Amino acid sequence: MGIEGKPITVTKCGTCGGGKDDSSLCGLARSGLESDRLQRTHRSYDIGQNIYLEGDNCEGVYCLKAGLIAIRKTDVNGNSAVVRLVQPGEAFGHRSFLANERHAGTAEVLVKSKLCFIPRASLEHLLSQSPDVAIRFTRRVARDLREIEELYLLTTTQPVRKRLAHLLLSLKTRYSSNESEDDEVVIELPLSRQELAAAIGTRPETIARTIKKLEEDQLAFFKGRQVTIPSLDLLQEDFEAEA
Amino acid sequence: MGIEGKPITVTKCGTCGGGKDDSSLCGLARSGLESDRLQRTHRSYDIGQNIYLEGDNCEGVYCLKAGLIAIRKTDVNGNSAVVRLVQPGEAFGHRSFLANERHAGTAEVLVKSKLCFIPRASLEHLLSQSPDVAIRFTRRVARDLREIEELYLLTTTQPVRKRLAHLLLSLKTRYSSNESEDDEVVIELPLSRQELAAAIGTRPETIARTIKKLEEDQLAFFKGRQVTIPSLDLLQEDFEAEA
DNA sequence: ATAGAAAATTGATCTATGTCACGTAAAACC
DNA sequence: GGTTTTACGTGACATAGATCAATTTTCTAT
Repeated sequence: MGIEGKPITVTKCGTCGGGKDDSSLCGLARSGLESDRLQRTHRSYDIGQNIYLEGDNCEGVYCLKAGLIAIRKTDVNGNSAVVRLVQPGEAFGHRSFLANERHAGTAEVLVKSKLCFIPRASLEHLLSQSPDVAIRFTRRVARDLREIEELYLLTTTQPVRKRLAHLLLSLKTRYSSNESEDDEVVIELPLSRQELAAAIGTRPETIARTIKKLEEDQLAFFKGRQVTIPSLDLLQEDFEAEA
Repeated sequence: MGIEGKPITVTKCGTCGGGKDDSSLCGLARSGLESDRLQRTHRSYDIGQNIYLEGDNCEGVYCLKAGLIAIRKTDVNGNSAVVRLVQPGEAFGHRSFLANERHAGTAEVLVKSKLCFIPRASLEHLLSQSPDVAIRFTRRVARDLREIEELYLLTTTQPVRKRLAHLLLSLKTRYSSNESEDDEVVIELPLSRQELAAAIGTRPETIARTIKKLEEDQLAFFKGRQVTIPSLDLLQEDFEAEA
C-alpha cells in the first residue's frame, strides 16, 4: 500500500499561510491569543508516503500547506475508494479527532506535501478554552458531511464522463496555470491516471477511454499530466447537460 | 414530490423515550438541568409528507420517536439519491443546524412518524450554556460523516445484491419480529420496492430481479413487505463474500 | 545510457444494470 | 364496490463500464 510516512522537518509554525475561512485549520484555530499556545509542528512528506493509516489512533489534526493528499477508505475485501482530496489550506484528520474515533481512512500523499500538525492534547485544550473555535470545527465537519453527500449523489447518478469533467473543474482553481484571453485553461494535473480513476470511483482503462472521448469532442486535451481545456464554458456546459 | 407536512399534534415533551447514546437527540440534549429549559414540541406526520425541503431554512432540529424518514438529495436534473434513512431514536436536521446552512436534502416520511422538534433558538441557547452537549452534537456529525463515507464505499464497490443484503441486515434490528430457535428472522419491511431501490441507489426493476436471485439462492423470501430470512448467518456470509 | 518495473493505452470481450414496454396486482378514491 | 391510479413484476433489449490480455510508453534506478 505504501510506506508509513515520517516527518522530515520539524519546525515551529510561525504564521500559517492560508486564508481565514473555516476550510483551513489555521483559519479554524486562529483566534489571536490562543494561536500562541497551540503546539504546531511543520512536516514534509514525499509521494507515496502515508500520513496515517485506516485504524490508526488519531494523534492530532493536520493542515495541508502545500501538496495534495487523498483520503482513501478500504473494505475487508480490499476494495477502496478515495473519499476526499485534500487541497492546500484544508484540514484533515479532524473527523476522527472530533468523533473521538480511530482514523476511518488512510491519508496518502499524492504530491510532495508540507503540512502542519497539531497534537490532540493541545487542540483539546484550545477547544475547551475557546468555544468559538470549537464551533468553527463543528461547522467544518458539518460542511464536510454535505460535501460527501454531494459526491455520493454525483457518483450514483452521473456517468464517468461527467464525474471526470467535475473533477477537472474542481482542480482548475488551484492547478491551472495560464488563462489566456478567451477562457482557455491549462491544468497541470496533480494526479496520475490511476489516482484520477480512484478519485472518481472507476478504473484506469475507463479513464483512458473517457479522456479519448473528451478529446474527440474537443472539450479537453491531455498530454501526460497537462490538460488543455479550450473553453471552460463548454466543459461546464457538458457537465451540466441533461441526462 | 409530496405535500409539505404540517404538525398534527403539538404537545409538551415529557420524557423522550430513547436511550442515552448520542444517536438520539434526546440523548444528546439530555443533561439534567438543561432539558427543562428546552422548548420541545411533538408532531406527527403521515406517509408522503415532507418535514422539510431541500433549500428550506433550518428552523430547528428533529428527533424521530417512531416511524421512518428518508433524507433525499436531488440535483438540478432531477436525479436523486437517498442519503440516509432515519430510524427511531435518531436525530435529523442537525447537520444544517450545525453548519448554519439551508437544508441540503428533503426529509420524507416513509412511515407514519412521530417526532419531536426543537427550535433552533432554543437549541442554540442550550449549546451555548452546556459545552458537553455541544461536544456530543459535534461527535454526532463526525460519526454521520464516517457513516456516509462507508455508504459511499459500499455503493461504489459492491453490486446491488450486496447492497440489498446490507440494507436488510441493517433493518433487521428494528423491524424483525419473531426470531425462532434457529436464526430465522422475519422482517416487516418499512419500505416499498421503489424506496428500497432509492435507498441503495438502483431501480425498482433491478430490485425485483435481485430479490428473485436471493430467493433462488434461498437467502431470503419476499411476500409483499414481509421478508423471511432462513439464516442470518448465510445472508451475512453472502454479503461478506469475496469479489 | 540501459535495463527493468510500473503505468498507460488499446482492443476484445463480458456482465451488471439501466431502459422501455406491457401486463397484472394492489391500493387509493369516489 | 367499482373505478382509476399507482406500484410491481417480467421480458426484451441497450449500454456503460469492468475485466482480461497484450503492447507501448513512461518512469526509476543502477
